[in-house]
Amino acid sequence: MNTPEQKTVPSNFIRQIIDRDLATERYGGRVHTRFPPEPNGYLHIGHAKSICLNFGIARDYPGGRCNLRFDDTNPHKENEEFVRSIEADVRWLGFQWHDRPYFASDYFEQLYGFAMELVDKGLAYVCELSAEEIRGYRGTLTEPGRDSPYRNRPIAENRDLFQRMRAGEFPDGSKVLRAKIDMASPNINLRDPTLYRIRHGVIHHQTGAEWCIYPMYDFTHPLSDALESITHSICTLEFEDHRPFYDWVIEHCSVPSVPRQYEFARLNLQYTVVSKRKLTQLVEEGHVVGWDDPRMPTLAGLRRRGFTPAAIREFCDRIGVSKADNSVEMGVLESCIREDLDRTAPRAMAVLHPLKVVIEEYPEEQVEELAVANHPKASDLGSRIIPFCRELYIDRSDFEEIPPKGYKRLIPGGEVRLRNAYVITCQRVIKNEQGEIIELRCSYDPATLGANPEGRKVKGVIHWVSARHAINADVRLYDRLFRHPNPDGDRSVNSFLEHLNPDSLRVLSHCMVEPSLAHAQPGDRFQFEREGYFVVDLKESTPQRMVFNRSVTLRDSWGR
RNA sequence: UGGGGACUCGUCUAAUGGUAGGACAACGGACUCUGACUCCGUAUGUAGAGGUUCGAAUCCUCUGUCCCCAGCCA
Repeated sequence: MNTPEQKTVPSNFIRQIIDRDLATERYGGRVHTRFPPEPNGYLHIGHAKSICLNFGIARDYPGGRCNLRFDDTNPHKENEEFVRSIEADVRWLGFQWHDRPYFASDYFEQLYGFAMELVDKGLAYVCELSAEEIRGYRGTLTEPGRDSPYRNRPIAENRDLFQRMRAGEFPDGSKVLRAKIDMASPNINLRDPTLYRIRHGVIHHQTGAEWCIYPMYDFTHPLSDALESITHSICTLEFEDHRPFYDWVIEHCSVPSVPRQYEFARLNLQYTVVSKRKLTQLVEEGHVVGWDDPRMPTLAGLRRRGFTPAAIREFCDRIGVSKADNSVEMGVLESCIREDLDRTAPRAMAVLHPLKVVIEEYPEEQVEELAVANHPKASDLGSRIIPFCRELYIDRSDFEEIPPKGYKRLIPGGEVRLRNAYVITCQRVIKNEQGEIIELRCSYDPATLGANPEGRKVKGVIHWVSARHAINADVRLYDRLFRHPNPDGDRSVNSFLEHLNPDSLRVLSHCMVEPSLAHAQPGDRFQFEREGYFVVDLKESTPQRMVFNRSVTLRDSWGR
């Protein structure tokens, strides 16, 4: 087994900023990040990039910390199931958060206090414009907005109204609290952004029915960061425009620390979508069978697909972190899981499209028990017994009556090595009335078990199972979920759903796997030799009916 | 046509005024009882035009292209 030498995590522009801050003692040597998911869906591979960045920094810097903080300010879309799945996925990925899970909702009382502070400073006001009116007053990208008629209310009146908003005196949508900044700002986020809205009758998963007003993200986030003494608040590029408001909040509220926001480019992965909204749509409309469908780029889906946490971490290291829009090829992810599983997965033989082979002169009653290594390089993975007898199955694609040029497998009258067993020669092809090949009659060379035949080279090696001993199992072959490299970026089409790949799942139910697999447990990973890496399905495999999911094919330089 | 960002091999990403490097992909070869793994080798890039400099991916000017922003979502 090749020992993985100490890998250094590649640096990036954010780590360089931290290095500088450390050198200048900006935060007294502290490095404290946070990962702030909204619990309104499952984590996906894009979140993994953020997790590896934030938790990775905490892991690599002396005294570094990273909080897991749920950004739970919109109870309408959030729930406890999502909270639990997010915690489980972060742990599964191999990271530990500092202290305990945090919730923005823990700070609702303090947030209310900060809002009142802004009111008292004349920097926030209660606005009674409707949502549509606010939009109208906001202006456009190229025209300045106009002041709300409620903008210059006396402070005492704002105080009173905001208190009564909290007390539940006003219906949803009737009033909001807004920051008083600049309706003519070229940055739309500074045109008196909303701080609080009224939401009656929703049960918040953490705070229950305690509140009927909820703070907005832009107000909540900088304050939560400050309250947790976060030093580097790392988010994605679309929040770059919000940073002036982030800094405004920090400047005008009496916060205990001064965090800074930095932005990096979110991950785009080809042939899939990495947007919670679209993933939610795939689940809710039934285009996949749940958040953990093995075709989904969610961590739960990748886990069921057989991906390892190490492979996903390696992927995040390889793609790096920058501010440039990117579109990462699937090949990078595939390479990571192949590299990990090649090293760690025991080998087994499984025939996906069985074709019967009878070794004619092999004794009818004889069964040989062949001892076979579980891994060609990692001897610590041990060995197993494989039964060999007169009737076998090989894969249909490993026999061709009219072989293409360069074909190395079995052909009429030709020889091939049965992996870990004998060299056989195809003597006869048996067909049914439709002319389909249903069986091969072969001879074998008894001198070729563990030895090469004399005087000739057998180039082809194919896998097989004993027809008498093999287990019938389901195998699920997964392919890319979309046929277009950038399904949600194609404007020539009405919906990204039009690019869905109808062949993203193929279920094979006649597969024959070697008997040693009978005791494999859900989540166990194998390389089915010459086919790919497979995992026993976590949810639907039973001892009576085993289900294997293909994680990824083997690299194939021949192209079947 | 407001504001904020970004442009380096096919893709991702380094180089922070001093030899444009790595990874994935591709291609060629070696090895092989997995057409895998491994090993060796090859090709491919600084968006464009000017300028500063002994020297520019890097600094300056202009141009172009792409992304984001007008939620009481995050």
